[in-house]
Amino acid sequence: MPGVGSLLNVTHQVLVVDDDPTVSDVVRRYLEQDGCRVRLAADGLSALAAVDAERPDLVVLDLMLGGLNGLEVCRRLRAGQPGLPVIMLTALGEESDRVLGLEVGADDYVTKPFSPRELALRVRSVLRRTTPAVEPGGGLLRDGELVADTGRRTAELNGRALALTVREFDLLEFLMRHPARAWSRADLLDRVWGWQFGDQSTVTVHVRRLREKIETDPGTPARLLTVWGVGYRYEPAGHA
Amino acid sequence: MPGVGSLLNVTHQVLVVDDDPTVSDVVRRYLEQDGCRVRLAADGLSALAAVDAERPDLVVLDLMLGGLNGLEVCRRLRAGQPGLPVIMLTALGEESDRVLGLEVGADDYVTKPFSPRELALRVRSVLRRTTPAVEPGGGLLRDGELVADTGRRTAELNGRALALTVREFDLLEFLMRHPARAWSRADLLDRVWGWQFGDQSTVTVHVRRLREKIETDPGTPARLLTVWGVGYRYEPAGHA
DNA sequence: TCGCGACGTCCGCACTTCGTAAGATCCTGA
DNA sequence: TCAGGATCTTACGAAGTGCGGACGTCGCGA
Repeated sequence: MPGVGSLLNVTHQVLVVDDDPTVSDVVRRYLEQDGCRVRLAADGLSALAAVDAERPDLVVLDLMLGGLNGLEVCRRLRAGQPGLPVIMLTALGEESDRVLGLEVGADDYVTKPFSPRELALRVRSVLRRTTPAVEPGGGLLRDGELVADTGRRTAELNGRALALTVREFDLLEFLMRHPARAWSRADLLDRVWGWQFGDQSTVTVHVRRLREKIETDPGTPARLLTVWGVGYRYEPAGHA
Repeated sequence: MPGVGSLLNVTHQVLVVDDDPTVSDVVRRYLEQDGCRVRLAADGLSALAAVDAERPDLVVLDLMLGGLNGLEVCRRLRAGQPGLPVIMLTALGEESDRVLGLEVGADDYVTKPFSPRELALRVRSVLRRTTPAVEPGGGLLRDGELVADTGRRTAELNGRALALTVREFDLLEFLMRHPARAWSRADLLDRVWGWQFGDQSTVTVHVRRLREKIETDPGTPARLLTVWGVGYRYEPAGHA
């Protein structure tokens, strides 16, 4: 049981489309354990809406859907966002389904009944393949004397390397990518941890730990500020 | 299964011939993720023209084509450029098609429905088979006192030859080609071993064995670093 | 046939990291 | 000023993670 931590520097968002709550629930748990943020949709129309609103990195799509047919959904997805990877859940051994699925442009398929573990592996595999290895900006996030290298997963302050843990780095990366904006603990729990629910004090503690490392005086933070009653906000300290 | 690393710096060009845009689109994405440049053609005539104009390294050819028959296209390709590898997409289970395909000289065939992942793997393997190991830079990877010769597949440290096994060399080559970036074990398993899934401890062990040979003190590695909770990263130690 | 090296897997140990709980402290509005 | 809630701080146990050692298998050459 690998149970690997977040494998990529950014938490991916996956949309799971299935009208059976039992299935989608299990799938969600597995994917979340893998460090993905997960959204659910029960039918084709809400799936299309969710894709539009949430901009997921990947869609897991059940072929057998009430209302709009899974194939039709897939086709429209492709039309709307050509690059969006789709993994299709097909009924047991329906050869014709596979043909159709792949012709409509699914990236991979998993036949029911499937082990959620296998699905999770496929998702990771497709994501790994889809996510470009090199980022446009070279993966460097810079704020004055604080520099985070997302490719290397290292950070340094005043030229000295910081020993950040996985979570700390993920949190810092997210905040530096979305500066000057207040985020609630629930937001951070969702976007950084990939949890839709959970103990928010987790965020509090990690912010504390991160401050300990990136702030000169953790008591009076200069970058990672508290927004009272709301959450936190990253304020670049960098001079022009 | 030798490393994929060798494919990565030389960009191969692949021509995909299929009259279904949804199929060719997915295929293109996969191949591009693998570092290939991809051209598309929708029918036999434009395929022949494209081969002439673009000089691809490989052709993926759908047997069922509007206009000119796939077999005929293949035959003409062979006539025009005997060395050009062709992977043929054949319809489901049509035994006769396979026979014909191979008789016309296809290097490999994939039956529909295929997963794009599978096709990409075949393309890799065919390219690896057919592309001679000559590289522009002489195939020398240099990092200070550590030099790897990808052509003759040897490495030396401080002028002394290293006895690297196949896997060890593949791993080293991949890492030296993609330095200063954190790779998860799953990434390495995928890109060096060519496995989608599998026991990640395999990577751990090989990293250890490689360290034993390239690091002065394997206990505190200077080049092949552990990124805690993520994986590994190759950090060039080389002075100017 | 035997011996050997390469390779993948497994086990146990040491260490790190994480989430949660609990108490202290701070802020806000009445 | 006071009460109530939000935030901070610390500590701890559980789970995760990496590493070294060792073992079994496979393929190859002697």
